Amino acid sequence: MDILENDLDMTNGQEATETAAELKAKIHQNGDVMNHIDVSHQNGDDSMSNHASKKPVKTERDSSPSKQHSSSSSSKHSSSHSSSSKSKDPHPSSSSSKHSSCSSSSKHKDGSSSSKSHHSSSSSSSSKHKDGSSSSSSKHKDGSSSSSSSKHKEGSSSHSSSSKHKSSSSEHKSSSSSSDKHKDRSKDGSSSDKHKDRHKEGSSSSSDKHKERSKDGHSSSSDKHKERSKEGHSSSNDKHKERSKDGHSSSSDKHKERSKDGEHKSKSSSSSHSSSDKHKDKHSSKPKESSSEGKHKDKNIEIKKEPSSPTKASSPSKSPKKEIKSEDEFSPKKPEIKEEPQDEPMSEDDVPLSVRAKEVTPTTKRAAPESDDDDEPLSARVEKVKKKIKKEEKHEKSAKKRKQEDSDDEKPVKKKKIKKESDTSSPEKGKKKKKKEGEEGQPEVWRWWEEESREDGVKWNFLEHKGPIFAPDYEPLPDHVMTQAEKEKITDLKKCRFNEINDYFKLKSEERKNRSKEEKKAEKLKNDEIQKEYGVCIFDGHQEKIGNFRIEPPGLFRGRGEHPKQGMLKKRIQPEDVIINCSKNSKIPQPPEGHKWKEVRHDNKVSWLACWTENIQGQTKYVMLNAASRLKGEKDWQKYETARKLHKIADNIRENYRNDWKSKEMRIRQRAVALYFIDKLALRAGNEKEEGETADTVGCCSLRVEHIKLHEKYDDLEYVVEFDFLGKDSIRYYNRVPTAILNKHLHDLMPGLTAKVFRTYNASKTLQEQLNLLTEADDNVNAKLLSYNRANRAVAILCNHQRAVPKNFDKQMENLQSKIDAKKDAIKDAKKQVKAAKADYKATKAAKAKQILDKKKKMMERLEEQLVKLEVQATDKDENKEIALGTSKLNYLDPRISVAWCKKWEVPVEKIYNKTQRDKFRWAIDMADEDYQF
DNA sequence: CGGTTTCACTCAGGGTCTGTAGC
DNA sequence: CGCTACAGACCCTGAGTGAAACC
Repeated sequence: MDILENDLDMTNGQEATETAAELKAKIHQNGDVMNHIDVSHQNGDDSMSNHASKKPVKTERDSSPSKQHSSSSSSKHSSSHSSSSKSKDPHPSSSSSKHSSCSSSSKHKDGSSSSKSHHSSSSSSSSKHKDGSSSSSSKHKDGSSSSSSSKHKEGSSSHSSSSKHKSSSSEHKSSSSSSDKHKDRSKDGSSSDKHKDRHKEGSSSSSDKHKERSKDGHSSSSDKHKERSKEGHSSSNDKHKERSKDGHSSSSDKHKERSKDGEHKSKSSSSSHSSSDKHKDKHSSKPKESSSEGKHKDKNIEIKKEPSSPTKASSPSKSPKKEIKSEDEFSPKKPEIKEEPQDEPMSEDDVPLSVRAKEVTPTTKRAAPESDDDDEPLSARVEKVKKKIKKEEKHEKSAKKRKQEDSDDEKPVKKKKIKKESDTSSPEKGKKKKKKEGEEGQPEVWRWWEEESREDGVKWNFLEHKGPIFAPDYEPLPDHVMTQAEKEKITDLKKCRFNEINDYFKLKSEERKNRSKEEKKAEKLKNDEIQKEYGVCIFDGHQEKIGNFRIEPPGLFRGRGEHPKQGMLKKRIQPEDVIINCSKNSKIPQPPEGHKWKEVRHDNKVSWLACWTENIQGQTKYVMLNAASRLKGEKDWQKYETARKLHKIADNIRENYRNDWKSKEMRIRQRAVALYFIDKLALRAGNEKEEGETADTVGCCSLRVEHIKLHEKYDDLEYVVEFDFLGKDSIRYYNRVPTAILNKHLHDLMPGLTAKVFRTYNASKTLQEQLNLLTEADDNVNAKLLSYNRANRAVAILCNHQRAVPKNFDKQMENLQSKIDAKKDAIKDAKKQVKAAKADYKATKAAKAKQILDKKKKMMERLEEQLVKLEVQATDKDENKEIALGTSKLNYLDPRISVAWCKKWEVPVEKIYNKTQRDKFRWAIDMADEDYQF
């Protein structure tokens, strides 16, 4: 239903306004450039990245580079760079656009352009022009998206969205965008194509070749792409397009897209560029930073901060503190890093897994015990069994392990590694173990990181759970809202008006909101019961939370971006569709009455508890454990260890890929460029996707020509490569390098190394560097936290984690500003009082007067402190307008860096991680001391 | 053996819920 | 003390990655 509602709205929403025309106009101005291609590479690569720096980050870096492009890319270009670096940004934005769609576009563009706002238009736009043709504008996607997007928000919709963007003012933008979207929609079908088209156009020709790009040779697919691409391009447009994509995805729009683009852009725009710039810049910058830099340096990159900085500037006011600084070079980074003693542990990995192996088997048995009482809730049973099991386990394990190890073969299982490492790092731990317990009254903490790992591939020895919960039954609409008779008359949904349904659900939502306290409490109790019963499982003798124990309810599939399957009905999942996975000797979950499971299996080589296949894309959905579980924690730990290992060979890899840019074999050159992008711009690998089945997004290895523009000159910068693609992130150029090959190459360089490790590595490294640069010993906790957030922000920009501008962002900022103004007035007033008191004291020299004077002074100081705090808050909020810190914090930043920082500077960990995060990173909180360096 | 498909996860960000500060 | 607005926590599920399985 909800969905329906949304959809409906969307439609309505569609109104898009803006027009392509506007966009075009803008574009023109810019004029594209792009073409240029060739060229020079000379420059450094880094440049690309840099720009980015949208915000704060300072980037720098640089490098040289050059060549590569050429090679790779098609030739064409050559150089480039990216200003893009940011490209990322841009893209994202695009995406974001979705929602808002409209606005977005403009925004996007801006954004995209990025960076610099100004330009924004320009160049890109120009490119886009093509689009013009493309008209794309229509953007298809967008359109759709827009709509969708609209939906969501809609209501206000459009505006709202726009508003968001708004700021930017982009009003036009917004409008435009929206309009575009709409249009697109219309097109719709094509929409996606549209995007593409646009691209193409722009670049088109050349692009075509590229196209081939793709994987293979390119060619083939390319066409498709091409088409899409063609059109568009105009840069700005493109961006839009991208967004558009998003757009289409209406939903997506909402989510991501919006966030990204739209908002950003919008904001930026509105806020001005600055903000936008920031984003962009940031992005860009980061990448660079990370990337190569070190070496590179070559380039120069002007990039650096670039324009973006301004943005920051804005913020600055308040905050003052530091901006994100970048150091340039990566590599250089320094020695500090090197230290990492810890790393070593990893090495151990190599060590014989054997050790690890052991444990495995034994467990199973334990399970048995549990089985006992079925009726009791799992949690209860767990308690009983746990203790017992634990004891047994330990003994058994250790014993077994030893034995096994010896025998084992050893594969170098990662896990093992991890553990070992850990051990290394903290040998003593063992002892403490139990003591601690959970912070908040939780049962006890299972200090799994102090235990030995299991055998290779074995995920658990005993697993018992109650199975998933199914979606509540469908509640038909009441007769007065849509009647059966009406249903029979329907021949074309497009001719229907769903206002009544929409109103009905709004009403229902309102009713729900207005429930009495008692009702809410009762419902909460009920949910707690369910959580207790179905939300946990017994995992090797310990109670672990399940991440998603509710089967996804039926509804209309939205997808993100311009998803071709948008609007399809996601069917209700029945027990007959669900496969249960648990221990043979556990209490097998019972299917709802009258039903049976599709299958019950006992595979301890996988971590899922249940799975089913969804009907939209035929994908398997899994029920898995919560992020705080051992299973997830071990994997997380391992991930960061792999990233730290990369640090040890990063310089080598960078040197190698730079050398490879000169290879006679195109394949090698392409691979080198792809790697460079992954390293410097933190692009995702970009695996192949089935066309027509999903939204048209790309990553490093699936970039198409249309996604890149080369500028000999771009806003005072020479040889700029402008990446403009949809995709979650953005950027990049070439596509010919199949991921598999790239990963194989990486694997040869370091076991466990894949394209995504670079993202983790550069993200964590950036955090470490930024924290080292920004943190000042004399700062108070609030100031230190601002520094932390800025460091985190630098990473988010690098990874292109954008979000839609919060709905009430402007209002909230206004409120904050009025508080600041009020505080300033109060200070003014206080100053007067101090002055008067001073005069009084001077005249009377009375003790009382002195007392009053001191009191007034104190009051003034307090007010000034409060003012600073408010200003810092405003700065932080503003800088974070379109940036999502959560994703990087949760997935890319080695928690030990943050924990060590907290310990070193005496900042409570609670200020950095909430309870859920502390649970997830308990292993890191326990093992990292203040000296830990990534 | 190489390309393709499938499986199993990790990553993501919007939406909703919840607690709480401020009025 | 009750109400409202806000911010943060948590939920949900789509999207992307990469290794293993399959052909």
